[in-house]
Amino acid sequence: MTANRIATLDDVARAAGVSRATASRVVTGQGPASPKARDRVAAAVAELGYVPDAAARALVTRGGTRLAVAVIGRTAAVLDDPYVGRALAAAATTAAEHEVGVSLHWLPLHEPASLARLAGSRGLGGLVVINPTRPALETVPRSLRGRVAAIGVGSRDVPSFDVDNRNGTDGVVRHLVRTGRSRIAMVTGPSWLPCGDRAVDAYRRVVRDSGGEVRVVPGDFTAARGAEAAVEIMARWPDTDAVFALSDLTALGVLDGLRGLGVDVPGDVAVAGFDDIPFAGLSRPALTTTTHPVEDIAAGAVRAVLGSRDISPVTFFSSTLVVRESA
Amino acid sequence: MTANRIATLDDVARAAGVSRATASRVVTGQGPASPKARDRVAAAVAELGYVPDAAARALVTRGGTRLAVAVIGRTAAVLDDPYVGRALAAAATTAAEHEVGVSLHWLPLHEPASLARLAGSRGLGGLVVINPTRPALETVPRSLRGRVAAIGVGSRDVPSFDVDNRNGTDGVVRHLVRTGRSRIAMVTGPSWLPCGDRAVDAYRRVVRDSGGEVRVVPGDFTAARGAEAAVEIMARWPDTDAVFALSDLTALGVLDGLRGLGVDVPGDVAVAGFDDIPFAGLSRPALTTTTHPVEDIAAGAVRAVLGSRDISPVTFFSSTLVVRESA
DNA sequence: CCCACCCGTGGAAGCGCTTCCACAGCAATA
DNA sequence: TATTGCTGTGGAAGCGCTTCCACGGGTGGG
Repeated sequence: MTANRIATLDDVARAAGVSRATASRVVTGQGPASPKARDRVAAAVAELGYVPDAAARALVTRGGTRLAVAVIGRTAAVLDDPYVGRALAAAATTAAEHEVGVSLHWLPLHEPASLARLAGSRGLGGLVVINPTRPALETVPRSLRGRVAAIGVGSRDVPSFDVDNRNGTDGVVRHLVRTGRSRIAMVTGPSWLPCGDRAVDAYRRVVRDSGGEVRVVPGDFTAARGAEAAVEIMARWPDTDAVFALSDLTALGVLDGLRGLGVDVPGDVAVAGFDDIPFAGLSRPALTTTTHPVEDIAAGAVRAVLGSRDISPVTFFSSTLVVRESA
Repeated sequence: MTANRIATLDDVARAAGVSRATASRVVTGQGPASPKARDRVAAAVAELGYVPDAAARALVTRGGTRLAVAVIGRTAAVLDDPYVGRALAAAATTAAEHEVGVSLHWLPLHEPASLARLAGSRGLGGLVVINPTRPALETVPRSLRGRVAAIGVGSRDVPSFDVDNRNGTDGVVRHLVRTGRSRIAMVTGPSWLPCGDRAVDAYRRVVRDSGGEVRVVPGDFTAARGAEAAVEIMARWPDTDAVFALSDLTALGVLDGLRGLGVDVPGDVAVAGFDDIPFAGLSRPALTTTTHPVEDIAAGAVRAVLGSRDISPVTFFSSTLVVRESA
């Protein structure tokens, strides 16, 4: 009981009357130890309230005990979306189940080399990037290759875990067609997020197959942009009878913009979103959308990074259509 | 270039032709170093892509290099609210500005001692608890006292950083009174979150002062509960002409419940929320609410924990009324 | 021209831990 | 009883880093 110092393994060993080596074996559960030694060390640990120092342990075991999670972007588009919070919760929880710590890094959108610094400590068992942009992904240091995964589709080099945009979009647009819409517009995601390309492809295909015209306007996943986009769309193609937005937030904005225009939803124009955020069911009309299994995606990414097997380039999670009032 | 090994300070020193001590001084910026040595070390660092090992550094500097952020609760009430995400973003960003790493811990609501384990590594510079419950806060180990802060009002023992619920509520309820409402009901937060008490107090005071009747029903910060609460309120006090919910999500639910009852908002009943979440402006009618400077709060908490001065028991951040359509 | 002084430097210790290795016991076999 | 084999143990090295301390070589003043 030397002062109020935090107990070290040496203290434990001394209190238990064994060597530090033995104490270490008991504490880690690795290596042989007699029942007697085991008991005495356990007692000493309990009495002293000993907790192993993670830094010291990491130093010698050379890591694997920590997982970095990086979120790219501090803009409203990222912050306003419940998506990131849910992903973080799932990632943290999954990592904890594997007894791995999580370090959080919230990086500005445009700052090359910001991910590079994460490789800093050798204690890093892996890296999971949420909202990955291609430039950001390119700064991931080579030393981490094989231990990196992206939540959302990123670059070719980094394995991605994402909702299947193509199938999801396909489902939504087909639903629109099926319910009699034939002049369907789409609001995409921001151009710096590569994840939208497949969605646009799917939209294009379905629209063309049904003999419709492709009407695409760029979005940025914000509600504000959705409202603008609605006005743009109706000005450019006044006969539009459905709008599909690749984000619920944007779809909600579209709803708002359409309302401002005096357009009836779903009477005149149907609106569909993507993600099924908690508010989707709360808007009037309630938003028709597609689920986004973020928790599963995040958990999958974490498990993949932590696992020992090679990670496949892309893992898609399927989403299901949620039909409410707006379409 | 010995194999693909990660460069250590020794490598840098050797490459720069100086001792490890000198290299360390240059890298950390502490202690004297000649311009020449500085240049050569910097060059070596750049060439080798050297990044200091956090574990090794923490081991010898005895911590302060890492901040733990813990979120309590994995329920929808926590996950659905953009609040937590914003707080995390701000906390991570602020910590990064101080060159401090952040470890994220997302703990189940009821698991005593879960916070205790965080004290594990001595490298811990502090702890910030988001969504603090009293029981959780009680498990914070003594070794961390003085380096802990709660985002949201928690226990008496842990300094709190929160929005000023009292003033905020006061402002909202006064607004309701001012606009002619006299039978005002309130939906509170969950009982396990102590932060709501001051709000209820404020509500009580204003209502009593204006000669009204206190009508309080319990909430849990979810939208679903808001819808239920609306029905409850209208059944119990049919002449209610305003409902104030301590959470926007709940207020949105109230809006929904009222709509189901055929009650006109704001014609028959005014509805006001709390927090000004992104979606608040998107509902119909748009929600009247009060801002919640989460970013400032989180940044304040992080700075306080990281700072050297004593933290005052409670720091309140003021919120401002946002009048939209619903009240 | 010599001494005191100071700046910059390298040697070495040590942070708390794991793990290799050698070795001491003891039981089982010859 | 002498040998083999095993299990459990302690000594010691070393992970990558910071920092104390002693020391060398420049500068300035006497």
